[in-house]
Amino acid sequence: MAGRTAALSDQERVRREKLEALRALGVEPYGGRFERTHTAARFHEQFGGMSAEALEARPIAVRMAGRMMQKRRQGKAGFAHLQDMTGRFQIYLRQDVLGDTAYEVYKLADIGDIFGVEGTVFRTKTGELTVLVRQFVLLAKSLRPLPEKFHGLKDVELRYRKRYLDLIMNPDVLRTFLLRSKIVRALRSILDAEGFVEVETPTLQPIPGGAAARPFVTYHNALDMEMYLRIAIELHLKRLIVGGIEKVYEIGRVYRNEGVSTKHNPEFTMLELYQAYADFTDIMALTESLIARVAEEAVGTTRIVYQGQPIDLTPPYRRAHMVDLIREATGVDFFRPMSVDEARALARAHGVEVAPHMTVGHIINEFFEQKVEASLIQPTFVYGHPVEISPLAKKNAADPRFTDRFELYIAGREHANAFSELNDPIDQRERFLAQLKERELGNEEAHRMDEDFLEALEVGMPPTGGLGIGVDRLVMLLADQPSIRDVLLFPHMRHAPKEG
RNA sequence: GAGCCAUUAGCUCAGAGGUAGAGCACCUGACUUUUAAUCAGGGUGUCGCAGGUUCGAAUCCUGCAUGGCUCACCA
Repeated sequence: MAGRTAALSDQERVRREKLEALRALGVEPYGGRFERTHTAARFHEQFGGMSAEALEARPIAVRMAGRMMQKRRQGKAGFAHLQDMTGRFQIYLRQDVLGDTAYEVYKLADIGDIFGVEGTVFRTKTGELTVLVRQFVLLAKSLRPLPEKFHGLKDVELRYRKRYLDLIMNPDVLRTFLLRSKIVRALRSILDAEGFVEVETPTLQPIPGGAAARPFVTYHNALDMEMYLRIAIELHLKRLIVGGIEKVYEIGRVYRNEGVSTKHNPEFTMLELYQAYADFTDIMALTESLIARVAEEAVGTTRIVYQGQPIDLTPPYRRAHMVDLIREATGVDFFRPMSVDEARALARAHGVEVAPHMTVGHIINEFFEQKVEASLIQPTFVYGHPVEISPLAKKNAADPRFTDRFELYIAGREHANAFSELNDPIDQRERFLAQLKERELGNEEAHRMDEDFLEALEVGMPPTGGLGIGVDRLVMLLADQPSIRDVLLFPHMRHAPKEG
């Protein structure tokens, strides 16, 4: 890190000199616990309605703490603003009230230092609620200058790499992460209230499964085996359904070894839940209710605006078959039985790109992704995914080319994926075998054979509805953030910065 | 992985072949109700890195690094 090897900047040198000056005054620059009576928010709530006269007539003592963000000294007195997690408050310091030593500490104070104060509440001439400080305690000396007070920290790279500076300087950023916390809390409390059991399952797995994605590979020394970071939670939760935990969920990190973008981070947070004796229509109802209730709880409304676009999250959501949507958009009717060659010809004619391993079902999905997906702004349940791209979903009873599966699209992005879980172990084995063929044809993301999971299914899994929700995307939507990096405290960056 | 753009003081940014700039921050001094405090003075720098062109490069060229955006893959 810079400070250690590189020469100190001028400002860093000055701050270290002040550190010594403080010690010479007998002041310890790194203090201990400091009991507070008020946060900034509570301070403004409680005293905001009181007049200068009322405050003067009956002085109220407070103890508060925070990081110094502004300092305005004028000779033998001065002001400063301290910032805590809830906001800022002003303090007023006078040499004749504080005494010479404490006032000297104020004179040596830098933007970024953390102080505890004790004093009484008053209003200044300009009306600002302020603490007249009687006791001024240095709790932590800051040895590096903070970003500029007016423009703040704008450099996107620095904001992500040094998120603590971003949080100090940009109140909106803190708000976004507090909202994220609220959203996750709301998801938990709603599911808990619905009788779902929260569990934790392995993230290190011998066979990665439950999704189509390339895994991260790692190595277990003692067991002398390769292991994978999980790409989904699915297969373990279904084992728990087999085990009799009839309503089960997990909110956890999954890892996919793929590109980084404004919409993708190599590790992201999924909510997966499974409900025995339900099917995908039950899950649809649960999904829209869950999203609406989370929106109500986190942002207070289901009528939100995302990146300038009004979006109404009030249930019920539109339901549309994938094939109908493709027909609306392109005129192509995939309900009509057709050969792979026919489907490929249609793809060529409509400029839809296809890969060598693709069969009719894959091509239908490509049509959907390339021609329909981006236009689904209002919440839409797209159901009836082709069986080839849904190796873990039950086939539709009336038309086995498709599955009882849906994805929820909002703002042109997939927000949820759900289906009636395939509980026929014979069919599941055939699906895995078909996936293995795809793998041989070059689809690296095809599902692997998982004998242990098949064994669980053979014991018998009740009919089950399952759901996965991308929590980061839900936060992006509700927090109106355009990039996944703005809802991850420490998003992945290409490389660590060089030494020095 | 590809294309486009960016990288100059602690931070936010100007400068487009000829002595390295501004605001904030910082340093010195003044100031006991200020609030982007004010006033007087002070520039603190490996112009991302490495080569090249040139009498001379922050500026032009090449490569590299990092980041952003778009695309590809995915959720």
